[in-house]
Amino acid sequence: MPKEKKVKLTLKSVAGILNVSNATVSNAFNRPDQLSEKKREEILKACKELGYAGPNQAARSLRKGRSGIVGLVLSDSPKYVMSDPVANLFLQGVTEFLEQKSVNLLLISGNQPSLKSVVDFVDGFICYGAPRNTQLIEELSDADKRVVTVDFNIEGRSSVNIDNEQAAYQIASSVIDDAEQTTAILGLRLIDSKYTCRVHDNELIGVQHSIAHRRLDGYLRRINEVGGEITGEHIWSIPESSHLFAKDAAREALNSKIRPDVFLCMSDIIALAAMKEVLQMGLRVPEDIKIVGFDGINEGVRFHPSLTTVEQFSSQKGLKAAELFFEDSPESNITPFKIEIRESSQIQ
Amino acid sequence: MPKEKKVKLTLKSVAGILNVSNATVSNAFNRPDQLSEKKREEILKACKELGYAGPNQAARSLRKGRSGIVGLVLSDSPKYVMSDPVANLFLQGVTEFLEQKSVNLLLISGNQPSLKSVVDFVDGFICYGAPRNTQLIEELSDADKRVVTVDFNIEGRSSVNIDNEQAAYQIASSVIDDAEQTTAILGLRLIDSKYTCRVHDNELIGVQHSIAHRRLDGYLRRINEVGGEITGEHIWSIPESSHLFAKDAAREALNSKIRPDVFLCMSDIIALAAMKEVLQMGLRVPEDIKIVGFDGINEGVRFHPSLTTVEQFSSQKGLKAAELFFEDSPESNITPFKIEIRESSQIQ
DNA sequence: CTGTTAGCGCTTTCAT
DNA sequence: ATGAAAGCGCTAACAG
Repeated sequence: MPKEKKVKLTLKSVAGILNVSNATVSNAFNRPDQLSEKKREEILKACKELGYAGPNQAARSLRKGRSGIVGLVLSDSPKYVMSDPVANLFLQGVTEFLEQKSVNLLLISGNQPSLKSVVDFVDGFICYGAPRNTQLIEELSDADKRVVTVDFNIEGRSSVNIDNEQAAYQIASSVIDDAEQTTAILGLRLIDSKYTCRVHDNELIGVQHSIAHRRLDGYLRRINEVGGEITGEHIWSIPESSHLFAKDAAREALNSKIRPDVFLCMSDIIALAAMKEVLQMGLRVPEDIKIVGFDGINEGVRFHPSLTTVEQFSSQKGLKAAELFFEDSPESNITPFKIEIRESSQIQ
Repeated sequence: MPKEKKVKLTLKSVAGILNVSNATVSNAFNRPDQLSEKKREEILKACKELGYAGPNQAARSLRKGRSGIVGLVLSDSPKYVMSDPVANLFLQGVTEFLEQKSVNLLLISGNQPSLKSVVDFVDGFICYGAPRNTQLIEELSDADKRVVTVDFNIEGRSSVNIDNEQAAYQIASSVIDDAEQTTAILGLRLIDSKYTCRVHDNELIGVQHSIAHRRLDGYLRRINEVGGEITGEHIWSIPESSHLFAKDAAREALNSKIRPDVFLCMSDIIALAAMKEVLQMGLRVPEDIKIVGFDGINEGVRFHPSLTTVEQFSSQKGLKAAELFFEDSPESNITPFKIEIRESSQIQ
């Protein structure tokens, strides 16, 4: 009867049974060079028979200070992030790289009150987007661990970004060439509101951490360049990239006394929501209104009319972030983007 | 200068500095009832000033045997699973529940060679779909941890399933009512092949663990019921739920001497891929060929013609799985499904 | 209510 | 090449 699990199997107990010291068993598993090939085989075989699968990883990690787990800090709740196609692609990139490194991923909500509950379990963090709870940024900044940020920066840490200002400038340039055009900007979390609203003269939030403001800068640069004008009345702040919130903004814009003829949208989700509103009102895209998005999600290609956008190769960003995680010294990486001109902005 | 981090901050060192025993510091953080309110406040305040954020969680977990982390074992690589809309919804459900419980999720690939590297870090496992590496099933079965399986079963463990046989029977019943109909079944991993191929007379795999075989049973029950016939020549095995593999099967089926007029598909992804092939060949759905899927993904609603399918409420399954994880005794849960009749099967 | 102490299971010098 | 022993940082039982 091999079902004789009286004593708990630990390195020590196993060593006792085999009549060797625990260091020897440990070495058999971790440092083949420290003992004879023969003895090692013997021990490993005996362990297998006993049903001892190897050193307890939690204890080992306590001792060595490394766990083989990396924490992925999300900008928001995992539920929300997973449902977002762009974030999803990013995650795919990260996991692809990590799986190949045999490293596991611990998901961490950006709403979590603190990283304390997880920090001791992980070898470091990859952080996708500035976490909603900004206290986490402090913790990340102070932590004595490896950190890679994506779509925002922390001084002295590795980061992965696209050039948001330049991308926004270029996509805006593809639809704006005339001071007389009326532009509406459907922005993402430009001000600290839980609801969709116009920016007016309100204070912009988190300017230092925010890709949204870099994109806004790019849009405005183009508008200024052609001698156009835009005020806070034509800039909306949408609290999250969702159809629901976006359509409110689009509707407000479309019902303005001076109807916009260009929509610059800070995500494809927003752009598609806006497009639906426009079409539903019986207006034509791009003849009446030109619409451009940001991100490059698949749905934008399939939609009719297809969506002009900034393709930002999210899964590449994920790959890169994971790669930087294993780099020895901090490095700021700028990943490429590509302007995709499609039907929503181009009159045939 | 508060930047005097000479000594490493641990429970012990902090206790030393504060001139109390380490048990007292530990109690201040973990068991408020064990010391006076006043002393507790004092200690907590002093810790904050010192920059000691609280007990090391890794050490604590080693000692207590609980970490506040649950492992999510995926059926396949995280990359693949994330890209699947059904799995994605499931993950959303799981994470929603866990976040509210302040528990973190560790992602574990179903291709991983063993759970050994993670088992000591987690309080247990939720397992979504039979992992591709079947050795993991053994480990899950033997592990001295809480386990919840989804879409498959392990004896003595909690599980969440829909009634696949019944769902398949019902959806088949909605399109099959005549012995003369020619049915093609586009199945998911029915045999152990890396490529799309007909089942012929080959041995079916993993019958005991597989939802695919339960669905097949349901389809066949209906076909028999109306006096119809089907052989392995009209049953395909597709290695994963992807457009790429699915279209091969659809094409083979459509080019058969006797062209099917019903496609029973084991996922919506497969069904949509098949539908595209059918339409591309100039055939009409549902007039020439009726197509039904399985899962209930959003794309199926938006597609034209919209897809008849089994809605299986994936995110509810995720919620339920997470809920069962915290239950004291094992429980087999059968979650509801709903047959959604849409355009792809119904002649107006 | 507070302090002492023995581990949780392991790795790693340092001797032998 | 192998063994003894000191801790990684913490918690819980026990004694005071």
